[in-house]
Amino acid sequence: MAQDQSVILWFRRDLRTSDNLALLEASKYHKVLPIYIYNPKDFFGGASKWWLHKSLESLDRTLQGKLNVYVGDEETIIEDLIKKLKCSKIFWNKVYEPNEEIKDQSLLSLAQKRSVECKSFNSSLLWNIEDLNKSDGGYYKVYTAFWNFLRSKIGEPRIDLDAPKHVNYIKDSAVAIKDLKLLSINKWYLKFEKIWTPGEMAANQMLKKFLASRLNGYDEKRNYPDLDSTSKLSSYLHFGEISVNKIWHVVNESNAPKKDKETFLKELVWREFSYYLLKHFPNLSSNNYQSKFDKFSWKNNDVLLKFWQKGITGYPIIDAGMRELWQTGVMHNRIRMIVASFLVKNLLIDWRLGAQWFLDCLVDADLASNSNNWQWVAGSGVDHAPYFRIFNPVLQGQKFDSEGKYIKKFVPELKRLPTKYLFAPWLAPEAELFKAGVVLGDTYPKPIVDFLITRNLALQGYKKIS
DNA sequence: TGAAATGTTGGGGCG
DNA sequence: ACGCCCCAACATTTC
Repeated sequence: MAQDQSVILWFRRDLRTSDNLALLEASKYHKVLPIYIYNPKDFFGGASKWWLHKSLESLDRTLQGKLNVYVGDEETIIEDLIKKLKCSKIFWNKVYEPNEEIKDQSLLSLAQKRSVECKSFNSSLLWNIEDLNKSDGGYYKVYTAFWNFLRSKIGEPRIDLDAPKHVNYIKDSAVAIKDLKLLSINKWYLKFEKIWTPGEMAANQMLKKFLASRLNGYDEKRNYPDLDSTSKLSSYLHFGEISVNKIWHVVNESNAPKKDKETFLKELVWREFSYYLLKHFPNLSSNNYQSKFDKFSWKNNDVLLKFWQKGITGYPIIDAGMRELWQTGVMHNRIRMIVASFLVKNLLIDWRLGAQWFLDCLVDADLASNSNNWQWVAGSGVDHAPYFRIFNPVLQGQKFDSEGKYIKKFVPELKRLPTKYLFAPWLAPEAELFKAGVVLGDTYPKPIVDFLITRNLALQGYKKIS
């Protein structure tokens, strides 16, 4: 059974031991060299780097300190390892992103040159997205059709597997995790440490908590940002600290109401759909899917962009969202839609600038989901929101944060303002503002743009390109 | 996974 | 009692 040879297990976006197909394959061999390679040429946002740092530390503990970490170019490092340790096989789980697939290709040709066997697996998506074509050979461009196809024609996702019991990990002279310099010097990340615990064990605990207390009523409650009703699994999923197949099956088998389960499973499939679209349109992060949007004349304005990024737009629900992002590394899903709509359709700023900011600030920054969702909001995407769907930040606040709890949490300078005026402070009577200690333009900004005017500008702009 | 503009209806105030 | 007007409240259409 076990053969006396070293195999390389290349950890990538699969920082876990359970349901890790590459690890299961590697565990059939006598000596396993587990490696992680940090390539500074890859784009990583500041928040993601912090998460990755913590996640690698966690994985290293799980592997009893045997995780080998390197910095640099993957092909060079692996070639050196093959020579140095006489490895005969390399196993990894695929990362379904264009840049990462290029690495696979170069590794495959290196392996051929060196007569090393390579095996790669899918441990990050529910299905093999290569196989999900329409009967006419094309690919699905409408989410609902994709979902219906999966539910009617494709079976349940594969059952998740346990971690192998005994693996003989070996240690090479690699660098220390802190030498990857993933943590920013200004310690911006410190605030995350009180909120998040990256790693496989924490991921499983989060899933348990979600099942125990948040899945019930998920369908309705997930819309309200002050309710703590979302799964909070996105970062764990991004880094592969938990298996999406495992999440699927435990949710499916739980005794929560069917509606709640289905709504959540649909969210997992949105993630799947994003990867699927990225596969078919590798420029999803940089190019408009609808090329007519190439002609849209964005009014990219650095000052307005800064106000948006800092959460000082004068629209409380927007500012609360942007500050939540900065302080916690995540933003409630509904608020993401509202702030994105505002950037694109009221500030008339290119969605790519918003997407970039999100990638930098989100601990769950994910190229596929982020790009797909931004294009969805902008209207340039595949199964996109209609261009005329423009969120009114005042109405959205009243509807989904009716008591103003979310706004007051992240925009504390407004916390004494009566709820009635909280969503549009510029309409509050002077006396009320005074009582609440709010001085518009001083303690809290006046709106940086007029919603109705900019809404109409956006509509005109969209009309021009359609 | 909107919102605003426009259209329609029906009850109540009022001459 | 009747018609007229006003305007919520709701429905439809338009962006």
